[in-house]
Amino acid sequence: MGKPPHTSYHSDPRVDALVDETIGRVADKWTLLVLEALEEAGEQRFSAIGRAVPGISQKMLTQTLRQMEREGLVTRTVHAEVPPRVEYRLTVLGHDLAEAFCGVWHWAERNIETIEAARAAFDARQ
Amino acid sequence: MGKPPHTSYHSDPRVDALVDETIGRVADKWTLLVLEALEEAGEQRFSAIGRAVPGISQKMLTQTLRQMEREGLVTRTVHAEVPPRVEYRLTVLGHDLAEAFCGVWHWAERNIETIEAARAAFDARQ
DNA sequence: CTGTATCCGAATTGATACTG
DNA sequence: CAGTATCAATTCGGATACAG
Repeated sequence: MGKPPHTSYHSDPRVDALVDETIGRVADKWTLLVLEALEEAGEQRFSAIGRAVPGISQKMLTQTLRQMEREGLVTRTVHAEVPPRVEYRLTVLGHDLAEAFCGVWHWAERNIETIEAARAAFDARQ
Repeated sequence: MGKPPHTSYHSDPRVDALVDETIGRVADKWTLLVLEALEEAGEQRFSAIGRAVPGISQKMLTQTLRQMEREGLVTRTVHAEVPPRVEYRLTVLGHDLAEAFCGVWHWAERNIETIEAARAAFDARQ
């Protein structure tokens, strides 16, 4: 395992492992949703992102944003005001990732009914 | 939240929720790796997939394949032989998803060094 | 070979309370 | 406002044993 066949111009297993690891860190639910929120609305502050991602807890939002910052997907800007204002913005890297994920979104949107039907059929069979 | 701006031809929040939920189920680590293994090598039996995804336990492989079958991503064919042979194959839906994820793989491959650098810089700063 | 069932520790997550 | 700290609950995942 390691890469789609049409993807690989190299075949260093260590690079494959890194790629898999990176995807593992980046492809979790909350990261995807935050990425989407930022892609959609541009630079935004902490609470606005929280509102844009219903269901996320404050803890998960903080944790996800820190992780994204660490991966280089977002920048974090603290404005020295009272009350504090912290703004998050996608980096070019983050924006590129959002675009890459677009394909997955399209897939989900296009196939939502097929998937629901498959699920219903499977459940009926069991 | 709900969709990238360039994606949405509708804006039914219930559809958005469904899409997000679907992505949540489909974007987990093992599903991605199994998807990749099947995309790369075509129809394969249980144990071959296990070998193609190093690190996965039998339990997780079974569980992941069941879930993928439920979502309509793979078909499961049992051959009435002794010993039993069970083959898994991507559906069109599954294949399309694999293609959609290709973009993410490309992104990770292209940017692996940028990401590593970002991480190192972040860690040095803390 | 391809599973299912069970146990158990580890890791995630949510809720709540508190702080600069 | 934008977090941090903590605890409880759930979930995840590996190991093992067993079955068709």
